[in-house]
Amino acid sequence: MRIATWNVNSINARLETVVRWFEEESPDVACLQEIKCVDAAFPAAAFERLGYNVAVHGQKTYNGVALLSKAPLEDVRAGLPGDDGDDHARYLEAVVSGPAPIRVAAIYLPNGNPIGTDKFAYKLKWLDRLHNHARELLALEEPLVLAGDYNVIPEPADADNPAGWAGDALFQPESRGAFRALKWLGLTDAYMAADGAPGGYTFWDYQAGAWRRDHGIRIDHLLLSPQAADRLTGVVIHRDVRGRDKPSDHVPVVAELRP
DNA sequence: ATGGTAGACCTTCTA
Repeated sequence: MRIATWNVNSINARLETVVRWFEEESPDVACLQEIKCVDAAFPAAAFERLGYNVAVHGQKTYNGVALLSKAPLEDVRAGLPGDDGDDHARYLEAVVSGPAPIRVAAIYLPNGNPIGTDKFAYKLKWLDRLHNHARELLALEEPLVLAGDYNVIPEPADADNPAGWAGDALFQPESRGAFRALKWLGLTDAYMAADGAPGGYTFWDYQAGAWRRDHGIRIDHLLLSPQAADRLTGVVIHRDVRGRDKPSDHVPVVAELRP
């Protein structure tokens, strides 16, 4: 079973690009972020045609996440618990049904820039809420995949130019520490477990020729419970997608799990 | 060099 995560930066602006990739790769499950539309504006039919079941947690203009799965989705839950006043659409969780059911969440973690503002405080609060929720999910002792745009650069090796990110919310000690704490709960970073090679970037800014110069960062992650990590056979970052026409600034990351 | 690009949108915010 292959599970993908991809921040598409507007599903409607990107539909042709995204559908083409789905036709080529045909992942079993996909977590999409930054769909940038309300539920009703999500182009569900384009994916249903390809055999996918669709769950959407959308929002006007900003954020928005979706889950696509060839197998039916059960126990769909929208929104990260822990703050009833949070109206951003950044979390969608469901169980992919089948002989070996697997719980999957699509995550779009707050960017948090600039540091020293309420935006950065919101990011850290969100990380803390994710920590609490992940702890509860891990207690179920089930196969679990928390996949998405974490907006966290875990280590210096995950950036082309770490010094250039020193003042950025994605590389603050608090952000990195919260990401480590999440892993210490018992979650495995699929890319590091399967490969770990430096330079496995997943995002290149649109500006200043970042792609051309390979000024990338690794911020799109799949975190696996022990029951999912036991089944991990590999991770592929679809880097070439960044060089196509009308690209997202992020590329798909795909984890393969044994049936 | 205080820039650069992209998307949704009421002319600015978010990334």
